[in-house]
Amino acid sequence: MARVRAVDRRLFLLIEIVARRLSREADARLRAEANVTASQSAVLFLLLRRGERRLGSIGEVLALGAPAVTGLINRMETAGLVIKRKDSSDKRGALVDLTEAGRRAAERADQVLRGFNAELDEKLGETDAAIVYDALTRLATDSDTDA
Amino acid sequence: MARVRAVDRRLFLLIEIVARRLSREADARLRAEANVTASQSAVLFLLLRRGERRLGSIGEVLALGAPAVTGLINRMETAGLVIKRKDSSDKRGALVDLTEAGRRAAERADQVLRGFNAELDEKLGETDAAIVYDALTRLATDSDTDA
DNA sequence: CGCGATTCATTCGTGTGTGAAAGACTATGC
DNA sequence: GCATAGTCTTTCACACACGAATGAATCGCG
Repeated sequence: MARVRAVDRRLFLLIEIVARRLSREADARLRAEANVTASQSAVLFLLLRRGERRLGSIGEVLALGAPAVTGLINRMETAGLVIKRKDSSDKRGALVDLTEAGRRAAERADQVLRGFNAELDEKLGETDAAIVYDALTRLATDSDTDA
Repeated sequence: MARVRAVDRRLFLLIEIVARRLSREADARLRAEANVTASQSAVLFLLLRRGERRLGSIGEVLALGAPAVTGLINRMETAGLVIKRKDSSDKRGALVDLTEAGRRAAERADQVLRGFNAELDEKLGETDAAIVYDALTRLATDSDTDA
């Protein structure tokens, strides 16, 4: 049950619903197998592949506002996943980097999400997955650069 | 700036980012032009087209857990958008329906989101929009019935 | 140099979501 | 008929997001 055709042919509402469902599932798996949340895992991946970054840079990549990043990083620091230090070249800013525990968590989380995304790709089929990925990327970037 | 290619070729993370961006934009427009939030608008549409419903039914359609629905409806009741009454045929449940103000808000919100979704469709193009809509619908329903 | 504008992060108040547990009611099986 | 199991909503504690306002540091222009 819980057919979704539901609300309307309105893309925005559908994306919200899908995002909630996927988030719930991914979050549950990540908590169980890597002991991190879905939001935290996004930060972990970013730091793992691109190294130490400022808070603002994290928010830019993940489309998060400044207060959201502050809170997220604080919780992650409490959990021992990252360390935050003052940027000595610009004392307004702070730099965030992985701890060793954070690095290990990032690698576990990577495995979990790799599996999850493989399942999604399979459900969509290769062609559709590519189109969806492209289309969403367009939606994410457009509203940005049109200013 | 704020290129999104960023995080990874991980569909799940991309959907999260897009959902956040779209939500932020839609929410701002809905607040400004219809004086409701994005979450509230989803409930308004559901009630407008399908009439009085139980809390659980709302949660099922919108993929929300029971506590989320309780909170959402309570805030909407405080705002005068809906009324809640005991279901006399099953006193565990409660029924929610639009007030007159709620109906008017739903219609204004409908205009706003109609425009917003038209913009999205345009950005995607007709073909891709249809594929994306289909693919997301599949993602939303699958994880449901596989139990 | 110095003062105003800008930028980066934080705090505040609020809305929205979660899972777990409790409470109220209904349904079922003996 | 009555205990037990199931269903529906609420409450609780928490995570996560937002906009607006604040504080701290830097930039940039005169």
